[in-house]
Amino acid sequence: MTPSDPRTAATRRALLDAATDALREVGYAGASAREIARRAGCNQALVFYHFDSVTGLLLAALDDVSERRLAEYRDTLAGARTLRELVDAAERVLAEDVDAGHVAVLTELLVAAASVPGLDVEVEARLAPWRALAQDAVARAFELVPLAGMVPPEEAAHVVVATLLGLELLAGAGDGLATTDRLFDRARTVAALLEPEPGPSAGPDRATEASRAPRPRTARP
Amino acid sequence: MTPSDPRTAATRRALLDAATDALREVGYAGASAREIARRAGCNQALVFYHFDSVTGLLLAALDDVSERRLAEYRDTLAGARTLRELVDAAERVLAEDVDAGHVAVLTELLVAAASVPGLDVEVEARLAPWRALAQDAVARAFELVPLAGMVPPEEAAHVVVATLLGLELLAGAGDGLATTDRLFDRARTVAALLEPEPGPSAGPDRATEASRAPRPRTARP
DNA sequence: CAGACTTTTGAGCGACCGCTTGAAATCCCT
DNA sequence: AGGGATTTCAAGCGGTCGCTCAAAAGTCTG
Repeated sequence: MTPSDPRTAATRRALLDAATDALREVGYAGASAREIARRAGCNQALVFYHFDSVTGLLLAALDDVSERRLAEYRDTLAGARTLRELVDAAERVLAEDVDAGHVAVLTELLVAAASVPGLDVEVEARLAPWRALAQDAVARAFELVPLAGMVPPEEAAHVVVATLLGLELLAGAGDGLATTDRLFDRARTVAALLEPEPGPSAGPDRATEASRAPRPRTARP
Repeated sequence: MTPSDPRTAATRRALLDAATDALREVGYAGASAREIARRAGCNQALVFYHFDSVTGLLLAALDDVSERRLAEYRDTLAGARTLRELVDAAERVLAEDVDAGHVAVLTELLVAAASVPGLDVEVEARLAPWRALAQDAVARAFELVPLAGMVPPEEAAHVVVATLLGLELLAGAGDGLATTDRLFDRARTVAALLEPEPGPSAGPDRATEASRAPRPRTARP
């Protein structure tokens, strides 16, 4: 065979897809070279021939997923001209990735990076563009909010929360306990967007409160 | 030796502590019987003699941690009479557990439960009392908030966010992507507590806005 | 001290791991 | 068709895994 043989590329692709599926379905610990090769329908030695190591294959799968999705995310977010468009577009693209298992690959590697020596720096480097994208999405949301006076506050919160969820997913794994302050800051931001221009001393106004931000009714005897 | 020999109990305790440490320091994948026994300073066969299996030891370690802490959490939360007390007590106890690595044990098992067949139901059963405790804490916070008119809104948010963080930690691992709606609901709750009685149509009041909930200034050309 | 009982130990079994190797299979080029 | 480069494969190496087992070592009862 030759490097330009389409069957060679097909093998690499089969291994990448099998690695993605394995990572999603049986986790990092279960994604062994033999298991991935079995799913790809080829010999396990090909993992090492094409990707040097199992870790190399898994990181290549992460690269593959990233490259296929980053551009679409960027276009989708940049193209939004209203908050409604941003909400819809972000949720649509995110839903695609959840269905395709891309997010599972990411989280699986994030979890593994926390305990596999040396893997953390590799994963960190590959997360940088995602972090930048998420920051851009937040900035874009903040840019659109003042222009969207006709959008209900719930919509504004929805997009911000959805963005924060992605940001949290990408940034938070492994050090959840250190994020109290960060989460607090974000909660205030969400609140600011829910109530963009509240009264200064804010006297009671129970007539409208219930329909806007109902207080939970958790019973406690 | 005999069952009442204090040295037998010491062995069990050493194994439990070693399992906790290993789970925290080298993760689930690294917490093998040989590794735990090495840390405990005994033979690896004792893991199986005393706990039947490695998984059994790890779950026993979780039980051990839970039983040692649940009572203290319950007393601490139930004893709080003001929001300030609830904030301080919750943070103090949580900080203890973080230092002791109890939270790491929990999250490590939660992560493992997502990919180790059969482990999920075992972990789930052991999480039930923690979930109930977290729900109680939320209910207690909501109960105290209306009584705490003199407490700054930041304090109210702080306790709620800290509680939500714990709730998220206990409930969220493994299905992060399914929590958009839940997170949204909670963000609205936090917002409601930050701004308990906002103005209805809320005309602009830029004099006070900046000092209360500053809008992020993320640059975007 | 002898025997019953529990705890601890070291050796070992089969299975799977990441990875290597040498040879076979396949394709391109002349 | 034949030579050379590349891709694929079966087999195997050293290692760790969970777990078992027979025997040693300890403690208690007679």
